Amino acid sequence: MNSELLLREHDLKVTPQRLGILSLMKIKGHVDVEELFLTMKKQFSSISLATLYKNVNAMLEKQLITEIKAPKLKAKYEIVKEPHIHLLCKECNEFVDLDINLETLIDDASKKSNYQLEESCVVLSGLCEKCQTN
Amino acid sequence: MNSELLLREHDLKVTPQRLGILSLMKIKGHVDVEELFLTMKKQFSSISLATLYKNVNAMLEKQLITEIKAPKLKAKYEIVKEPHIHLLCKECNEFVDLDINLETLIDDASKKSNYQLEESCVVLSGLCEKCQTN
DNA sequence: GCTTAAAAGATAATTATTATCCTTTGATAA
DNA sequence: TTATCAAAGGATAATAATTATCTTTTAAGC
Repeated sequence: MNSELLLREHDLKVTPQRLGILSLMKIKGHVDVEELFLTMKKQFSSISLATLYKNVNAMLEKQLITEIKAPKLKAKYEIVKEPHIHLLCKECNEFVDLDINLETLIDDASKKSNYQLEESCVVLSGLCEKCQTN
Repeated sequence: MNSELLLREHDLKVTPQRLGILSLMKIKGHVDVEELFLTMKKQFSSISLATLYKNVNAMLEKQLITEIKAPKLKAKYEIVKEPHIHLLCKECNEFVDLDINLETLIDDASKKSNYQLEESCVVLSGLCEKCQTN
């Protein structure tokens, strides 16, 4: 979806910096704040780290993006989509999405626990195909 | 299992501080470093934060404990056990284990991705039973 | 074009974590 | 059981990550 619309729908003002952040997330999938900062600097030479933190937090609050945390990994951010699995390679740190449907698992967990579940953070880690042979 | 044995089996020296850490994890399930520090201080009044960080890191390396990270939550640590689900209540911050077997999910993910998976960090969050009615 | 609240930028402050250095202690073997 | 020594503990400095504060700039509605 159009980033401008995405922002408006989440009650966030449209600014060039925010458009840049979303555009980067669309291209790279997951980004951490440092990546954001380094990449954004090329386009907005005077951008401040504070701006990035503030925007990430605002977007989190409005549930436009979601945060993924996992052992040995900086917090990463991605645009909200269906619950899915994140795969992390411990060797090369490749970090990718795997679109296995988690509905069944979540429903199951919800029934067994009586929790009303809204959000998932599922990270499986190990070795990617390449790193297994090396 | 006996904490002393647990430490030895993981090539870690047995110290009173380490026994204290494990004992706390056995009682509380998950702990973060701050909790560790505050609780341990009662027993070891001169314990240093550095000791806790160093021990947590040593135990992580030896795979005696595992780290759970999730949005809006400090890193928590627990003694290694079978892959399972963590439930987090966004309202009261209750954080509990749910023993749903994740083998099938992990096998599935492994097949689809060709990753050799070793570790899981699965956190589902929402509202616990109590907080739904309030 | 104005107006205004919100966002951006600069930077200080805070918090979390790691590094360093010296002292103490657990494990081993004489 | 005690002597040895590498490893662990404790104190604290250093670093990294994040948040807070304040001033300037800008997006959005009239």
